[in-house]
Amino acid sequence: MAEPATRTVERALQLLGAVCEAGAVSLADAARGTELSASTALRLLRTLETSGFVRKDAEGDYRPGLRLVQLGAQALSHESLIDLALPALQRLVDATGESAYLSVRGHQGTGSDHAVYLAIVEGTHSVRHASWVGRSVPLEGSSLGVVFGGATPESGYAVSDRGVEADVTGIAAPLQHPGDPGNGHGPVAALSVVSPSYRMNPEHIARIGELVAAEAQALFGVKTH
Amino acid sequence: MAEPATRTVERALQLLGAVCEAGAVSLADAARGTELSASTALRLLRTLETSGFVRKDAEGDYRPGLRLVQLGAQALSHESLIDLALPALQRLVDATGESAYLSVRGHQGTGSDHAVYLAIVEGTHSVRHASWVGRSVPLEGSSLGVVFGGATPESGYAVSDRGVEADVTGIAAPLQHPGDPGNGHGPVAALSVVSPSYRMNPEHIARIGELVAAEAQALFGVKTH
DNA sequence: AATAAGCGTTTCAATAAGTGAAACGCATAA
DNA sequence: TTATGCGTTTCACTTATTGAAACGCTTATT
Repeated sequence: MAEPATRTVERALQLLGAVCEAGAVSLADAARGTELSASTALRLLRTLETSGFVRKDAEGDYRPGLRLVQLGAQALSHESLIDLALPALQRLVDATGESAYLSVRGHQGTGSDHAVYLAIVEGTHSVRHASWVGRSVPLEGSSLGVVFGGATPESGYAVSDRGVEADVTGIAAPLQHPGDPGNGHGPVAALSVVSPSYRMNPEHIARIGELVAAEAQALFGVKTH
Repeated sequence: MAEPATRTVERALQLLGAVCEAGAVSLADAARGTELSASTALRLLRTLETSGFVRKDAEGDYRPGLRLVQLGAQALSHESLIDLALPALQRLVDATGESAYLSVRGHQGTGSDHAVYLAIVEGTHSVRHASWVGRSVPLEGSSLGVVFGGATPESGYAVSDRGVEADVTGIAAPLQHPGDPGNGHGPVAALSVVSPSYRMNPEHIARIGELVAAEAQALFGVKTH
């Protein structure tokens, strides 16, 4: 299985990514960020523009286009997993007051592994972990990393106390079909609760861990699609 | 200004759109839907796949990928317009009980003009107009069509009574910077309230119209970015 | 003022890269 | 058995992409 990829398209998608990450970017910056020559970047961005995937704002900078928003929103709504998971996230928040996340393992293309938040219910404490849908977070050293690595302890949940950031505790549980686990590449999604570490202690962690694991297991008595 | 567009990329984006609209689609269907040869479609879909824009599900069908969801969500969150508009939409719903929408003029690429819903607050009546974020609606004959056409009456709002669908009334007002209007290509966004026609009468329409126009004007005392 | 730096843009020859008809194996339908 | 349709691979043809260079232009720098 070689890499049958068309360079032109890859470059265009790379540009699209660059535009989205920056929010707004000039042609020159986009070209630099993707290591393309200015003329190539211009041509590709124009193609993306005529297709509505990017647009030029008043200052001439490139921004994410409507088509992208539309397709992304469509894709999200097709993902019934989110609908299924939201009530569970809400219950976790109700029970713990901490922010709860649904994430999937993201795009193992270039670079290290990441997870993407697909759904979020924010905690009720005024000091709480906050993030956003679509955010990409590194797996390394996080509880999600353990879960997506297929190394979830028998307890059913993984904990990362101050693993990624110095003051954050994450507790995650895998979402997978009961008979499915050894399918080669770990679970496809996970639930997690993330909170400021100072508020946690072993009992709290154990309690929340069991809640997360229970919700995760309950969720996959149901079919995804 | 000719059409400086790279065919390969255009085709790939077309394919991406086809996959998203279908939700899940086989290679052959995707190829037919875009009028590409099977081999070309396969090659491009693979490129989209390695970039995470589409993925293959268990049955081998192509589905929207995580990267797309991620970028779409990012794009949405960069659009501060949405954050600004949500409170206004909520107020409209509170005052009228009908569903309220923030939309932008979409992608004037191929075909007729459309608008895309960027944000929605659903009405409180049990019989109400319902739609979804990312939905693309035709402008023709709708109140949004009037507004985006730059033909908003002096009243500040446009009404379309049973224009698009036989039982739906839409009331829309343009979002634009005060001094900006004649910029050549009409407003970029609009607020609208949409409701079942049987519940409307001239007084209702006038009252809602004034509310929508007022919210729209209030919104653009503020800068977008 | 004069100069330099950086931007978006266009042009164009070189060739790298995408193309699609055809053929294959494998399913499932007739 | 035969036929249809799928996903896939191969390959010769050449089309379509590429990037250096050059151009106006605006904005810093001297």
